[in-house]
Amino acid sequence: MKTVRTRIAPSPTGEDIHIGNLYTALINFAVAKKHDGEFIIRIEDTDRTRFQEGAEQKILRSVNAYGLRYDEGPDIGGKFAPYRQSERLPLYKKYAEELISKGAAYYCFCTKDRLDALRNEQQSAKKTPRYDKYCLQHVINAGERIASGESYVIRLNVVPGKKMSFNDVIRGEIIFNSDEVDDQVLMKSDGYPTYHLGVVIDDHLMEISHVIRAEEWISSTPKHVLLYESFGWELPLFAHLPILRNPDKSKLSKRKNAVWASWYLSEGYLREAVINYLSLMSWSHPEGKEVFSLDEFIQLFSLGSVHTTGPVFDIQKLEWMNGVYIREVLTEKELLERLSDFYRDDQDIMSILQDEDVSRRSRLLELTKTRMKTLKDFQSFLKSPAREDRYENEQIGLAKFLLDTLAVVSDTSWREDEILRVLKSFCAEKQVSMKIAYVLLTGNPQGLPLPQFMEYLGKEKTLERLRRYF
RNA sequence: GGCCCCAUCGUCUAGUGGUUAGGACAUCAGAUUCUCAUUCUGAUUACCGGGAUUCGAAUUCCCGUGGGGUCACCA
Repeated sequence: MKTVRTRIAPSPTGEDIHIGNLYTALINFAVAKKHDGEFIIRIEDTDRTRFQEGAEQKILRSVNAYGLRYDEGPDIGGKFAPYRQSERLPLYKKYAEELISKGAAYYCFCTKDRLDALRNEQQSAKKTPRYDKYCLQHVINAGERIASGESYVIRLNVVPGKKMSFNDVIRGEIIFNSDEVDDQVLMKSDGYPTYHLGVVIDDHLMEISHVIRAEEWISSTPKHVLLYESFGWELPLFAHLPILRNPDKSKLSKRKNAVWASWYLSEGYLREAVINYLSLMSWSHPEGKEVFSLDEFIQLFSLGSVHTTGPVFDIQKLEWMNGVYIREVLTEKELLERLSDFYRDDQDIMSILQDEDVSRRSRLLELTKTRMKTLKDFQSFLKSPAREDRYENEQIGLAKFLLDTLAVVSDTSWREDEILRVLKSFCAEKQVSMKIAYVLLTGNPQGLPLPQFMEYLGKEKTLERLRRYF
């Protein structure tokens, strides 16, 4: 049986890999790994105008950070290197010329002005803009014109009136008519291929068995099928995944959502939680489980069980899932590792995480982990409240009283049960609710359970917090 | 607009001719409790519409409607 080889083909035109592409990457990864196959990254950097310096590195870093290890790629090489399209230019030229010699493509010298005029004309006539094959019918001296330095492109020669179809693993047969396919530019005047040419040649050369990509590519698949046929190449399996949506159902976009994969990590989401959440987009566990590992997903997943409706990316549910991972899935050791990694540049937090009193640190983790949605929340429980310019007299009075009451507690009896007793008597005496004590000590009516937290802080630091009122 | 894809709670979904239409997130209420969380219990909320097939349709078919995608020398 043929080796299963899947790939993602991101373009370095943004800040990072888009979360929708990370989803596509996850599915490609899962399909490859399920069949002991290979998962590949190929960088499609053929658009020089939108090229972003450094984007490729960020994309690769993110894919790695999410644990989707690729077997071949631009940074690690592989048997079909190079994996960057800009380094494969002679290949595309050669194949484009092959198409021309077969009559499946032709040179086009039309200017942008003529193309624009043509398009405007067609649009005002309410027709779909399409190239009119002018150069196919009128150019007879292409060789001379090219030799004289004239700018040209190579276009796909679509024979009209042909009924065709391809089979989509997820959606079944998709039928189309060649009349609907434009004579797409294959080679641009700058010598770079367009996506359509590059993707077909590279997928074939790199022996990609499954082309798994987002739904937005369905309408250009006919062009690709035509190319495979012209070359006489065997078609890969096509699978078009649903597009992740904004809450308003439009295609997930950076205007309406956080779309860069690394953003979630930097906000304190765990890679497992994001991957787990993503795997629930358009797929469901046969037993209805919501929380499961990537390995389990790989085992259970199949392309045939992917849904066809575009799911809304719901960050609220992702948050919940991240909380589940923090409090239930990760071991204490793992949680500590993640926190240490997340706060590696924060001296204060790091010293807390590196507490030599292991049981003390352990208790803190226990207290915080049911209250964290993201790793970023951790610090919020530990911050000392800032001193405010104006405290109300009543507040100062209460703080003074609480300070005096607590000061009486001896160092040895500074334990949560004793502290709780003191706090309760404070509340009873001053006729205030416990929330007041929380505000006095943490600046927040919500937070870690006070007696435990005060024990953790120690008497001195606790009293210090109260002294800021004076 | 042409072409293509899609349609179960607000959201993610289970469901493949006969179910009180199930679960999860969110929301609300209650229990636990030193606040807040966690945990537990409960509640609210859905088959887009119309035809057809059938003894019987969320489920099959058709037509609407709605949403989405795509129509570049961008991917």
